Amino acid sequence: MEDKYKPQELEKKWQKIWEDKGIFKVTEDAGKKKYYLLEMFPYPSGKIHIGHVRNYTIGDVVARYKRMNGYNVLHPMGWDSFGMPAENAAIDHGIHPATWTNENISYMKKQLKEMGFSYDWDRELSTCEPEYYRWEQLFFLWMYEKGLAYKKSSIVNWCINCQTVLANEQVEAGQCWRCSTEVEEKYLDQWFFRITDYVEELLDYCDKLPGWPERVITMQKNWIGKSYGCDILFPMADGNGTITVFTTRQDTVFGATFMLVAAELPLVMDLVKGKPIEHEVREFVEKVKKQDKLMRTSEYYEKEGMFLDAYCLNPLTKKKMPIFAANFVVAEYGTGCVMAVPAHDQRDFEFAKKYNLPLLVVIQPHNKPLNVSTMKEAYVDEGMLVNSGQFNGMENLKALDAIASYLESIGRGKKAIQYRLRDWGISRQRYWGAPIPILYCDTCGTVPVPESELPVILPREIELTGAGGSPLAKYDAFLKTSCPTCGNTAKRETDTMDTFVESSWYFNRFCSPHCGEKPGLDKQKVHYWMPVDQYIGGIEHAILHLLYSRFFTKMLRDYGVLDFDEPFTNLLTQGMVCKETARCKEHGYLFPDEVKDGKCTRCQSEVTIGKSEKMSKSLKNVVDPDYLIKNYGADTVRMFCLFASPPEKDLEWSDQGVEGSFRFLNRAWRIVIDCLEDIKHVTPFDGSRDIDGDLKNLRRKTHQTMRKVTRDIEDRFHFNTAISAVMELVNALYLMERPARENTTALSVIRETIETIIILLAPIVPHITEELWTALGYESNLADVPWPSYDNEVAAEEEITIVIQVNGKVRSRIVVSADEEATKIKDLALNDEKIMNYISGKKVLREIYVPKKLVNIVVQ
RNA sequence: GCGAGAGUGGCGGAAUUGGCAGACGCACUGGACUUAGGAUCCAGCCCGCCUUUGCGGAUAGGGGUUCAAAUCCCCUCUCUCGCACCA
Repeated sequence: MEDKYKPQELEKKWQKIWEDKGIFKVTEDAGKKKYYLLEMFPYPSGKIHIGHVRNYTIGDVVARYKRMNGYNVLHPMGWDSFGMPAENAAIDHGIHPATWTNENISYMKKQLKEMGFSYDWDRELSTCEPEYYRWEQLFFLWMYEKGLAYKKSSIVNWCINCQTVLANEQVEAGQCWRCSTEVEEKYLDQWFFRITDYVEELLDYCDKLPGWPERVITMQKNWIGKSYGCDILFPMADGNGTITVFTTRQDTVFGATFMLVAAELPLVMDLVKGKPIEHEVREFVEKVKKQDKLMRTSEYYEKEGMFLDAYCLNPLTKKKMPIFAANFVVAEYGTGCVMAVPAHDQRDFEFAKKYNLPLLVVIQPHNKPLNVSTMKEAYVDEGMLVNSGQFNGMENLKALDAIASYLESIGRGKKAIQYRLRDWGISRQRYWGAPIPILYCDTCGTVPVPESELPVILPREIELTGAGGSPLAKYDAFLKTSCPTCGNTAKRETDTMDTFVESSWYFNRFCSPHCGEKPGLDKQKVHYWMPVDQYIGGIEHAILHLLYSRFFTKMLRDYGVLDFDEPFTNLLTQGMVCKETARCKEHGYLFPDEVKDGKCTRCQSEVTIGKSEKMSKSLKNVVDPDYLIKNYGADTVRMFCLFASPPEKDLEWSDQGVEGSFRFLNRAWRIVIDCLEDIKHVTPFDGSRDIDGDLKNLRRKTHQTMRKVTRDIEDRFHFNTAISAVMELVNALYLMERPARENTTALSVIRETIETIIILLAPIVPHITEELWTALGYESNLADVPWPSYDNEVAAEEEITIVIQVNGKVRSRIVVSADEEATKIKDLALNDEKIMNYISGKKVLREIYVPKKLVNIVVQ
């Protein structure tokens, strides 16, 4: 047994033992309770970053904790390996995406192994492999057959110079990130998944996920955005057709004085066709399309519009309403047309003022009557209807239903429900993604690839330039094929699928990762393991990934593949890892190792330390896990990640904090080594003999620590307070006087404390604890040692401190026996020397006693 | 902008249900040990006043509810995440 703690040596040793013994491999075991713990799998971007380390450490602690509690734990890891960065690396450095990706995977796998995570590596999967995506292509075919996958025209960011589609993150200030050309919008025919078919169930089940954080549920509900309202038909003034709008404010329909149409809607150009203003309107539309969508719908953005030389009629007032194209109307929501009620909607108000359009008040507030000529802003609150025909005098909220019914009765509208959620666009005009299994035949049209021909394999031999549209479209060996129906020549679909598709079902695949039978998921195995008992990942995935996964689960359930409704029973969303930034005048942001003694190592100029921000490559405020493992060992890194803050909050990185964690492990190591000779031959105290004084106190503290750590992990994953509690116990042990060698009772109490410290720390720092465990003479894997159960009686305090307040201010404290009666405590409080000074000569109005906590005496 | 969160000493954080604000750690200060200390052990450590006992203030800022508020309510400010082609 080494006297000095040498993490690098012992961590390697234990990692090898775990791997050789295969102790983290699992199979279905009907006799054991299962626990499926899953962390969001990473995109193999090159190296593991601290955010991953934090995420996977949290998961590993829970996995190991559950295992020690007797569960059959599934804890897999894999790679979300399709995606844009691989394609960018290929364009920038000439490396094939597959090569780049696989090299990253092998490096990151090595890093994860060095962290000592308890993964069953036999279940590793990589989504860019045909064995994985072939099943996704099968699901696509099923969905196509049922109309859940369909094609429609939609807008993409288009760089005219690169002749390629740009992701939102490739657009910087309205320009292409590669060539700085102004980005345009372009319509393309694209594939969609009909997630809106499941919108009601997705919404309903939000309330059936008690294990999810409330804020994630709220965000999902808001994203779905169900609103109750009314579709209203506005006939064109010239009698040619109608414009339909969706509104939740049909109570204001009498106040609608003009009509707004989203500028990019085809209706706009239809209305002005052949009119003198056609050219001008076209220019306006092109301009709006170039405006940033987020910006132009914001409250403060200049509202712009253009009269289309057309009118429709208000269905209730019969008044003529001029029709405008506008930049602030969202084309994708509702019908893309909005009835403008300038008196009661701020955006419409601003628009009306700018273009001199009439206002009509239809809701009067109860306190102050509105006057159109003096209104400075729209009145958006409640009130009584006026200027609204037979509805005058009604409260506006009560009129909602009445007006909807009336519109329905005269055939001018009907009650409607609108969702904000749109169908999921999955087409990507990129190479590094799963091919969509569709063919286009001149005679037969759109033809699905027959199941027997799956997978449609992504070809390797391809040149990537970043320009000229989809690389697959230029590669004839892939593109040209024959139609399975008629045998004529056909072209393959060259769009690939959004990478969110892979991550929407990978958790099922982990249950039977090598299953080669249709549909790639072994029903019995999936039934045993799914749903995921605890899912852990970054808060940044609160909406899209989680919503898509929920949708995919329900969809696969309806095809009979799955037998549950929701994939993730419990969800933990962890916060970001942040660190202060450093920059110098000459070189901009600096990596931590480019700063020495407050100076830039390259130019010796003064370094400015900025505020703490999310770690990112661009800000260079990153720390290298390799460096940390090499210098401190994985256990220290794990410990710091857990100790620095609770998982759901952002973590502030601190190099000194890492030192502190390292020091604690050394301290724990030393106390065990120091006691080792003495306690080697005693058994842990079992309570069969009487103890008192310091020994009794130590044992109480030991059991209190078991209770605290168990609750902190079990109830709320607060590892930081769990670690604090163990630190306190270690401190208490240091302060104990070392008993004589023959005092076996005392030594056995100390042994109980030391074993407790080791076991409680085992899920957190698995290597050092395994080493110490064997030093105590044990042989079995610490990973399978049962979690300790505490004795509440031993943990119970004998005496408690009662705080005495006068008028809410603490004035004294008394120590009483834990079971002292309330009346006696109140009596002691009133007769306390210090308290009497405060209350003498005053009238005692009330006495409040909070059991076992405090007495508050209210005096006048 | 919209939606969702967060804000506590010099720093990270604790206070689980409205009940002693500051556990634990870092940094700092002092002491012990030592050839040495950037090791270790022990102690001090929110701010102000009184050299003690003590008194007052303090949980982003302002207001409110309550015997009692870091915690609940309202307003303001700052920061973080998401906003549909980053994953």
